[in-house]
Order: sequence, then structure tokens, then C-alpha cells
Amino acid sequence: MIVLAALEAAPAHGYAIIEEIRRRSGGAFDLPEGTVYPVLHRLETSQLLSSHWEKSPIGRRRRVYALTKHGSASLAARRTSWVQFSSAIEALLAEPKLCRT
Amino acid sequence: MIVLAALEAAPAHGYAIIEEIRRRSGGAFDLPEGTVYPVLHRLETSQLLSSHWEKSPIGRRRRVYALTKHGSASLAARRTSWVQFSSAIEALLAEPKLCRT
DNA sequence: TCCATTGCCTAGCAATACTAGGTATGGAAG
DNA sequence: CTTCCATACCTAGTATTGCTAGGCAATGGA
Repeated sequence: MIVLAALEAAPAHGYAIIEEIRRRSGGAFDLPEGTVYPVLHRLETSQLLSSHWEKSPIGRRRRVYALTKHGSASLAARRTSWVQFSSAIEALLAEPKLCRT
Repeated sequence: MIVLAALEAAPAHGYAIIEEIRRRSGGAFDLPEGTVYPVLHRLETSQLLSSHWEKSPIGRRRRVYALTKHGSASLAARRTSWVQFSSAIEALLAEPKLCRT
């Protein structure tokens, strides 16, 4: 979900995605390459991302990923799941405090 | 963290913990026994829980778990981690929307 | 020439959620 | 009395996956 969200605003290549996630999360998520690249491959296999090779301004090869239609839909679904999940966690964490009122 | 939180209010045995989690989460977390029992064993090995055998009113044996001091401290730490984690997720999920203002 | 940075990749380990079984008791239903 | 359901515990094994720890390659600066 994090990777899909990072690609929501604009397509990007792996290295940039990692930096974007680190930046947006205020450093909370500093995902190593060994985590992100396999995720990108899995997401592409699942048709949630599409990719093509590009050359950077200085000539380095890059694989640029973009959300597919399925990817956008999946992200929307994951967002909903996240809200339900985090609400449930909040409920579980909050309840004991109610008893101590 | 969920299991620790379920035991915060009062000690309980495995089966009751599962039902309590299901109830508190409004059904969102319906954890199978194969998930919860190993967790309880791990938490006890890590000294976050203590246990003893009891007899239920009708004579069935039960293993009742309680938070230890370490367990309470760990739960507090996990709560803090959760807040940071979920804040970071929110930041990652929210940002693109800001751009479309 | 050497190293840091950018940029991609994967093999393998470790953790763990869950499936799919097993055991045992008590009470209710037939 | 036997069968079934609910309670109550357990674990072996599988599948997933995050991460460590490497490797490869090109560029540009020291």
C-alpha cells in the first residue's frame, strides 16, 4: 500500500520511491532496497503497476513504475482496509481506559 | 500488541482472549487459535505474560494469562510505536490529496 | 585511480499468520 | 447411552514476506 501510495501522485523509479517514502513519512519508513524492489516486482506481476525503462538526464538507466487502473483500484481498497484496520486497533487499545473513568 | 491489550483490563485464558478480541474489534479481528496460542507462548517466553492453570466453574482446565510488569511496559511502548506508525501511514496516504487542492 | 552516488537486482534467513489437524471434558439432545 | 456441540488446549507444517548481505554497472569528482 505504501508503494502504491507513493506512486499515486506521479510515476517514479525504485530509488526515487524509496526516497519519497522516507521523506513523506518523516523518516519513519526507511525501506531498504531489498524490501522495495521485490515489492515492485510483485506488484507488477499482479498487474497493479506497469513499468518501462528510461534514461535519466545524465544517461543512467531507470525502471519507471506507474499505477495501472487495477493499481488505483487496489490502492483505494487498501485505503478502506487500512481505515477499518486502524479503527479496530484503536478500539482494542482504547477500551481499558474507558473502564477506568 | 493486540493480545497484550486484551489482557490489560484483566487476566484471561486463551479462549476468552480470542472472544474478547473479536468482540472489542467488532469482528474485525477474528483470530484463529493457531495464531493466538503460539503468540501467548512467545509472550510468556519473553516474560511479558505469566500464566497458571485454573479450573473453570464447571471443572475445565484453563491456562490463565496475566500481564507482567514487563508486559505492561511493552504494551505502553507498542502503543507509542503504533501511534508513530499509523501517523506515518496517514502521512503517506494523505499527501497526494494535498496536491490536488 | 579510487570512491561515492545513483540505480538495479537476488539468494537466503528469520519471523510469523494461518491451515489443518489432534486431544480432552462437560452437557445437551436423540 | 451415544452422539454431538461447545469449551479449551496444543502443534507441525506451509506460505508469505521483510530484511540482510551481498553483487553488478555507470557516472562524476577527489
